[in-house]
Amino acid sequence: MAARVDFYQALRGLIDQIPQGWVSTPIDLADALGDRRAARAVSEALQRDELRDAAEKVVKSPPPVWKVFRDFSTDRPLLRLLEFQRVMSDRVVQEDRLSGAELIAGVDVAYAGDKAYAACIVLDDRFEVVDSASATIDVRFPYIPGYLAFREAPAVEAAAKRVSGFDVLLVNGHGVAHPRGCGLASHVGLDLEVPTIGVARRRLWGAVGAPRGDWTPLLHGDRVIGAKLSIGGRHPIYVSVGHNISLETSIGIVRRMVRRGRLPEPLREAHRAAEELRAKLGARRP
DNA sequence: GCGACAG
DNA sequence: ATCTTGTCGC
Repeated sequence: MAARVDFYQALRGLIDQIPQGWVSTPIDLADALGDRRAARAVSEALQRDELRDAAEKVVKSPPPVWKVFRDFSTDRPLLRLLEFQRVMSDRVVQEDRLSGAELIAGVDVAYAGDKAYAACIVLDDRFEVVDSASATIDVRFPYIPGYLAFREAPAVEAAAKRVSGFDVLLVNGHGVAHPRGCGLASHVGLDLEVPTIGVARRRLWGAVGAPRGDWTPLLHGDRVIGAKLSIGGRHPIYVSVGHNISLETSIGIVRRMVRRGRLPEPLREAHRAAEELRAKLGARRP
């Protein structure tokens, strides 16, 4: 069930189809990949050394007289990933299936070129670090809104698998508050079969509703898909169910774990550890 | 033309 | 996310 796409290789395969004397555009290439929203990622990918030569066949706004190639032969990989997320979302459990809430883990990733450095930190109910682990992974997929999991989940999962255990895993990103109901947090929860909570600093999906006491619902129609929380006067954060937990419990755990900053401690610790890892192992530029 | 789009 | 100096404010 591993859905994996080498974005740059797929892009190379499309550009190589452009006939001599013709060009294409980032938007047309993104459409051929399966999702127009990847247009920006396509443009950025053309700056890479491996696609430097192919870049000349791609033009943002071709003069009207130029021949623009659109008849690509493609299996639309991004559309496949999108459909994969829809299938996965049906398996997400938004009810409490926790063994406890004492050990709260947080995982985050730092990047240096195509290298992803992930760190997972486990804190106990006294905020003491009881375990930690890390992983370094090669990444061949750019950031595309809605497809973060296909870039970040491998690193996140590798690090999370290396700690001895936890009751709940906090993930930097959304859970079900996602266009297909399966953001990074849900994706990871399903893959590892562990309770996860999505915590993000910015909104991706859903409308901010009317405040309900100390929290504000994130709505998709009538459905509450997440919560916007402003804890202790801090800038708001967005919390949503990842997997095997309820939104109420998720909100309670996040509130309890927020101490010194905007994000809950496990995520702050993981963020710091990931950057430290990159500085130690990476320290080089792309 | 303007707005929207996790990390 | 990453690239980056100094600067404004609690």
